[in-house]
Amino acid sequence: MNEGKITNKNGLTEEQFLAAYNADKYEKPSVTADIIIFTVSDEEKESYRKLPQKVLKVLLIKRGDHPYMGQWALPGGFAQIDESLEEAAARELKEETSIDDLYMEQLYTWGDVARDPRMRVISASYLSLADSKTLDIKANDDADDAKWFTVSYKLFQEQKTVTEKGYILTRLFKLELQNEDDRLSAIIKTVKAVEGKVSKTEREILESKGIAFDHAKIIEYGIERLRSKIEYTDTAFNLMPELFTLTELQQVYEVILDTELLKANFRRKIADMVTETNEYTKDAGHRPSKLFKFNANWNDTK
Amino acid sequence: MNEGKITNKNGLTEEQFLAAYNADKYEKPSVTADIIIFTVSDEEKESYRKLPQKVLKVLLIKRGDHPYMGQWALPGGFAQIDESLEEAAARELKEETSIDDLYMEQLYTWGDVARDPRMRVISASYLSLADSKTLDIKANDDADDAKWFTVSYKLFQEQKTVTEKGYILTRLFKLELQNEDDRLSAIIKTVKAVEGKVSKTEREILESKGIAFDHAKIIEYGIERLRSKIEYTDTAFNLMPELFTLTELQQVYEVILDTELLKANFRRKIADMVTETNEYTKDAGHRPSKLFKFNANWNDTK
DNA sequence: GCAAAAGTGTTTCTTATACACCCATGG
DNA sequence: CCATGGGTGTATAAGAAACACTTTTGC
Repeated sequence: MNEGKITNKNGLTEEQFLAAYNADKYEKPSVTADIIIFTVSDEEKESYRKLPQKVLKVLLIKRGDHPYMGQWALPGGFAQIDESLEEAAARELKEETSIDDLYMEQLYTWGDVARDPRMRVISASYLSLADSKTLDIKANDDADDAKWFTVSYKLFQEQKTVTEKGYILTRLFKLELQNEDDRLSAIIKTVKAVEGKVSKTEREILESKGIAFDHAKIIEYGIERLRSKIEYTDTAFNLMPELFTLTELQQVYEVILDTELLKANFRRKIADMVTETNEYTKDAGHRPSKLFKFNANWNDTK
Repeated sequence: MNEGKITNKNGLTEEQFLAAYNADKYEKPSVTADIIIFTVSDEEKESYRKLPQKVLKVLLIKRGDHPYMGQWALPGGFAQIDESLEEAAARELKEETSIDDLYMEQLYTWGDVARDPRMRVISASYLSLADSKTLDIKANDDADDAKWFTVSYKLFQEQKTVTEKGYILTRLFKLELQNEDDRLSAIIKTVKAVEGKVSKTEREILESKGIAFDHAKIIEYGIERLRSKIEYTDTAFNLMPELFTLTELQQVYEVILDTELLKANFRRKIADMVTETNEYTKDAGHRPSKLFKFNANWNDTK
């Protein structure tokens, strides 16, 4: 019957094997896709002259049911059996922001056993970036309970212990998320243990006020990823509108990296990632500035 | 009864909610942890004078059952319900190499729908590195059907199409995996589509000879990760034994990056990542060279 | 002696960093 | 006129890249 076909030790061909396969031999975990979406938007102007300050914001959803009822969580949900993880993430994102075509990259997959009190849940997290102007247009007015929170993320303690074959570096970060009504916070500990050649970094939530599950850790990881990518890639432009001034671009870099940059040097650094247009800002209370757009071909020469 | 406790819209407290929770409302995917383990080892010497050539190797397992029976796959397996993804990966790795304490980092989670003909399988992949001397000692002699394959990975076609708002960059890579008995190969296409600010990269297997599932894609991704990390971190030392010569270290960089490096410049670049010892090689057929070890504190000054 | 590799020095070019200066606008 | 930001130049330091040369061993 099975002439000419490869059979396994039970004498089954691939078709026969697949037809008989029992996919439920083992207990399976649930899988979710969670999305961190960041944007940078303007605070109120202090005077007619000053430029508005930029702040980094993250979108969170208020939980309407147990567990962590009333607390805030990253948008996300269970991956359906017939959609890829990317599709699940994009679907959840669209449900919350009603935007289709956002930048999105896989961040990390969180696989600890006790992440969720309901059951074993593995969460694939995605990092997404949007510019605030596009978000304004497609305002998610249905806004079940989705809100943007201003992000503050600071290192406040660092400790290094030297061991025989390496060292242990412990850092404490304070994450604060804030909007008009709520103020959430968390303390995250990262431990980098170097022993010989092998180094391991672990993250732990020491305190989490108002942030559901282990999402404080995911947000922390997302900020770190954003910081490192902005330095050597063009991701920052996903946070910019079509047209922008170089100072606006610089402010975005500054708010993400949490440092001040020198104007002249910054402009040289990003020079070939942008193209100038013939348009200018107006009514700014000071000299108008030229508007630029992203130059997708900037790394051609490199 | 439920005084003082938060209840949801059905009047349930968290305890009651969790007790009643049905974790099997939706069909769940299976989750595996797969590991790419790389090592760099010596080829035969050509003459008593010449140094042995270094080659990059990856560990694969011959599949003993359907699907892809007889083909080669990355070591890995289903994540148990009571172990984290890291634990699952480490367990699988130990089963194959009998080494405990290897460098391991999460690589990427593959979530496409049709990755496995048996059922929906999501695979969290991990990248691991080992030095060949340690591997030699703890030889995995039980060797069910685990074998090391020499890796060759080359770009052989590149095509750029400029569009209105960006470009499409298509690249074809040839991956070849080889040992004494088998010669596997795959062609992988990566498409980077830049449109406005948003860029997307997709990977596709055009041809896969002898490599099971989508594992050719995972290996390709692992090589890319290894290449980029070796340039700006100290991961390379995970491929080195305790003591090594600077030329050996340079060979490891060269085989991974697939380029030749200038000796003097290379030595300046890695100078503060290594510490010299008082030991030397001998009987080399040429001038003996000083042995170095990894300096875990190299980034202190930065 | 000589092949092969070990090991170091010099020159040049490119980037990064810090700082100083002038320009244009709206109230 | 002046606060505020727009925009550019210059000088110095640090780093990357290319090349040249000397030293040491085993056979």
